[in-house]
Amino acid sequence: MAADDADRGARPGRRGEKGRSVAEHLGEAIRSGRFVPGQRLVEAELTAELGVSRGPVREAFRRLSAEGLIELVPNRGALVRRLTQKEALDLFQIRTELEALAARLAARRMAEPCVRRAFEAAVAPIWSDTPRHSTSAYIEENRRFHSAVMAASGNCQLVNLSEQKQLSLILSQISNQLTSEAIAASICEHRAIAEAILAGDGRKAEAKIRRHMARAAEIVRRMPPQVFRSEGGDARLN
Amino acid sequence: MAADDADRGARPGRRGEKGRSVAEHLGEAIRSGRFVPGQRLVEAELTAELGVSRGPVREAFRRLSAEGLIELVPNRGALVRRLTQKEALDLFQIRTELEALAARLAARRMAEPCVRRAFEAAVAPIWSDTPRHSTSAYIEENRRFHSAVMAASGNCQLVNLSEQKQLSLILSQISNQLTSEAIAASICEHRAIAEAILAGDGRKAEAKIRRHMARAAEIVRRMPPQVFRSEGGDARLN
DNA sequence: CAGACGAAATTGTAGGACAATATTGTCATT
DNA sequence: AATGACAATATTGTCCTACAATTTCGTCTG
Repeated sequence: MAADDADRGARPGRRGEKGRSVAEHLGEAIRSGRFVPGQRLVEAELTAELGVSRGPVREAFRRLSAEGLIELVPNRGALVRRLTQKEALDLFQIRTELEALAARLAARRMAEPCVRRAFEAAVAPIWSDTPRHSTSAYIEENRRFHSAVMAASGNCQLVNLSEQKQLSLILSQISNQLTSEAIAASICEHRAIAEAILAGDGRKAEAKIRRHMARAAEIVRRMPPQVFRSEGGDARLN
Repeated sequence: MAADDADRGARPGRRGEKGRSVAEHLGEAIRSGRFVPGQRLVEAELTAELGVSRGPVREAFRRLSAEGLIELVPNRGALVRRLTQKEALDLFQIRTELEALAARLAARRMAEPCVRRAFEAAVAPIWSDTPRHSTSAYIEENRRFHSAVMAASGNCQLVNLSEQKQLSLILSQISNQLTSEAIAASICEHRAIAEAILAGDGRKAEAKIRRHMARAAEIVRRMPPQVFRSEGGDARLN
């Protein structure tokens, strides 16, 4: 194969990483919206586009399926996942508990200087007063903030789990609908949560993050139904 | 290949299921202890033993890796996962929150007759007075009980998640160490939880299941260190 | 005995092949 | 014209073979 074919999608990298790199490439394509929810991912197209063979593509599918970004249907292949409203709300419910746990644990660990320093550094961007223009920048900031809380909790499994379970998917699906007021409010809440954690007040941090999540869930609940996959319908395109 | 080779491990079944069936076969082998934690799973051996080619075996590896039953190391293949004590306790912490959420939600839904009937049917075995002889029978009963609570919660994502995240692995790793008193106590707790849920008392059900999980975690904490993978060591055999 | 070297084992990937299944388009019947 | 049966096509699931990269293991030399 020609060299420029190989480099187009999957970075050459070290051997043993092609499956991962293809997965990352596709994951970003999905999150960025280049592949719309419900769209079918055809193996042959991807092998041609990325310059890899079917093996790594299928491997990437499995990875993305584990992350919840795509859905694998036997004999029909991979579809970009599209959440129903109930699925999104159910995920929020789960997420709320995990975030509450993380905030509680994180607050308890602020006594340790190195943990504290790492947390302070990770959440530094939220104090910036410059208004967030693009929603995608906010999404990234939001992701980082929640990751920082998880990391500060000291529970490594929690970090794994939250990276795996697609809050990112929810957000990218609804991001178009976010108003700038909602974003500003969310940033305020982030600050309050961070303050409570830094103060070592686990109870307050947990309460604040629960309200933060509840507010976000409320936004999801109010969204027009066409944002979501219809409830009854199966995995078919629509 | 000979026909009896093909049928030995992976059921012939319908097409498009071989990866799944291999994964199930291996998963059961791991849970049952036929493959011990830390053991290396060699593709060539499995293709010979199961009568399938490397493709489905690798697919099965991906699946099991997503479930957390095995670990994939580049260029070294698949190892049966062996948890460190911290990993096990971290998972318990997460699990506790999810179970608490499930119990709370389940209790709230006991008003609906069909949910109630399904839950009653699913947990029926816990009322049996015949003593549980084998620990594996208890493990299965335990798994079913917790699945029933999750199912009754009405949060489908919770069901997915809990089936994916390997409490089963924790248990199979520590099952040898379980005393019959611990099992008896656990069964009692299950009954109390079920009663609280059936009574619609979410708060009580949550409190009881939290204590149940805390007690289980305490057992893990007291276990001798050689049950677990050593903390500092990497993924190598020991 | 330690470290360098080479052979064997094992994995990661490619590419081709084929049957099973799903999808689509065409045609005949009502 | 709508509807159903049927054929053609597209796509996936699986297998096979092959080969390079990497690790692992044994041997050899200093």
